[in-house]
Amino acid sequence: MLISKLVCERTKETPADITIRSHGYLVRAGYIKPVTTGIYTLSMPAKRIVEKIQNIIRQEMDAVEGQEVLFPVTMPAELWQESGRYSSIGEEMGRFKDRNQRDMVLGMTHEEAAVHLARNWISSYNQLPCMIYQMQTKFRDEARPRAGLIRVREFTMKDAYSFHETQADLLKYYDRVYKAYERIFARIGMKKVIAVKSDTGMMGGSEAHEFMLLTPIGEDTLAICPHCGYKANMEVADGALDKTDYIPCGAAAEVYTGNAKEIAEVCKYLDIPPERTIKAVSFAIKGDGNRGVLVFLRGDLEVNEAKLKRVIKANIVPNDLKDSAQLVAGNIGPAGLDLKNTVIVYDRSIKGAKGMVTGANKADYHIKDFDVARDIKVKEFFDVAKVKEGAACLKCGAPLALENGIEVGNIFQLGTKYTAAMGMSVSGRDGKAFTPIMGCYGIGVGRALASVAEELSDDKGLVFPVQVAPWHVYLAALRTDDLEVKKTADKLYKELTRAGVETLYDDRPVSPGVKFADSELMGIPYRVVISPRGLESGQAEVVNRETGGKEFIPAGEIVRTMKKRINDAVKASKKTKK
RNA sequence: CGGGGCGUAGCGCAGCUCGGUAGCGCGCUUGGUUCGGGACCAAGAGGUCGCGUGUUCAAAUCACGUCGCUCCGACCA
Repeated sequence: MLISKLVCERTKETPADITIRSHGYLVRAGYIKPVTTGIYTLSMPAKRIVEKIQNIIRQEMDAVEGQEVLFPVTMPAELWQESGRYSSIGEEMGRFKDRNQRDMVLGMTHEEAAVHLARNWISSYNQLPCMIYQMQTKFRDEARPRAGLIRVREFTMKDAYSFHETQADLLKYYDRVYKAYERIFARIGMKKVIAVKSDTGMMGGSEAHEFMLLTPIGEDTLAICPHCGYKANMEVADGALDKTDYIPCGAAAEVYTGNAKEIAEVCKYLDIPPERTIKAVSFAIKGDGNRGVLVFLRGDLEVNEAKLKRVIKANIVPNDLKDSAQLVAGNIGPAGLDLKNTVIVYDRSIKGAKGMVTGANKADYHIKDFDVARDIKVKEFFDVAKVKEGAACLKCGAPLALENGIEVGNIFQLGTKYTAAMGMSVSGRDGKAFTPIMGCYGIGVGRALASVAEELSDDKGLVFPVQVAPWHVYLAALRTDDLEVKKTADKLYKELTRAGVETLYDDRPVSPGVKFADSELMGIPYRVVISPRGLESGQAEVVNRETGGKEFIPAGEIVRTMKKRINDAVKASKKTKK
């Protein structure tokens, strides 16, 4: 490719609204161009990277007997009504009517389409297990897209669906995909990807893992045990509560606290640590403004909303408490409550607590010397609190670390949620019909691009490993007005291309600094420089983008040398240890 | 959905408080001199100041509305 013809403008200045480095580089290098909120055009270089990532994914999916298919982007509402998700998913799903006023949806995931395909064509256990996958554009009308390609509304995704006779068979296959995923991310060039246990969210199902690239800019928080290897998304992470020695206390008594409402204020007013308080956090059931949820937990802890949703089996939204006469914001306590429209959830952190301070359910007062076991009746305690950094690992007792990560892939054990709802049944060994068990497996391709860019870029720009780089070589001809240089570089460009070394040829009559800066910004693995100075000794300079290492190679050896380098690098990337 | 910020040339921005000829840098075009780390000189092209309504002799500037973008939060298979 000639850079002079490439539709891809590079800029010196970073757009004002960039928050992460790699996003700035992708924009500055002209790889991506925003069209509207959360929707981007990928220019040729980015498209080439995406294709290479897709090919790596394709090879690994094929290696676990995946069959590549192509589901439609648009589907009739009826298909989604079968699974129940037409109504359970909200505004995130794109919907429209066709010319006959029929309700249609834009696919944001394809469990329904997968079952639609499989339920007619899989009729015997002999055909199981099997997996179908596709790579396709998804549209999800995210409430708040951000960080360039990290969270977008339209994106390319590899999604895969497997069907099994038994749970044991699913587990076996799930483990194979788990390992395939490890190979995929390693082959793409991401080093710090780990798998963590995750929430099953709207997908339903039993167990799930997310593959996370560890980076401070990650949107997810992960609890990681450095000792035994326990790794979980904050949404599901468990940890031991730090031990608290409760001192026997006298009868509960009201205490004046005035304007102190938040835990920090109450603690300051009474001069006690937050561990000695019980706080209330309120929510409303989503879609039902009249029903509330009230959580009581120890004052130093935060509510983990994902855990809470699982306990109450409903979606929640923050609530401003207006409706209830009994509840005084800032002074809510568990004693003496008789709430008709509110579910009360007691966190395990207050089980057995005594000598606590909590709200008195009247303005300006709290209660001290509160004893949970003595003063209220609690049927059951639940774990709905976020794990704190340093909490003891449940498996080994070592302190848990918290880290951030970008979710680059996920795998779910779906069970029969979709196959049952959509009436898929298959003849079993005993001649009786059964409902197959599903697994599903996703990778966001654009997000993978952004992630590898984020992990590997440096202060000069992007750095792409050979196996995913848009081109292998950036051929920079310095002094294109020098006939010898022009002739040599033109010839070299043709030869490199013919030899299968993907070359971006900078044929522009611009100064060397511009070419060097562009080659670095674009992250091309090797820069080959042809210049009058080099040609005096018949040599070309080769610069490694990642290491910055320079070497001089005879012009006649360039094609052979580069071809070997590229082949070796690609070969090495396929050998992934893990 | 709640809270903040911003819409002026392809990109980055100034101008708005206090209404009166629309500017700067980068990029682009032409010519010349340079040229191994984002060169210089000269001459150019390029803008419905997001959109609408209002106030006014006069609106990029003031008022109201609206659309869009963005950040924080909510949400997020």
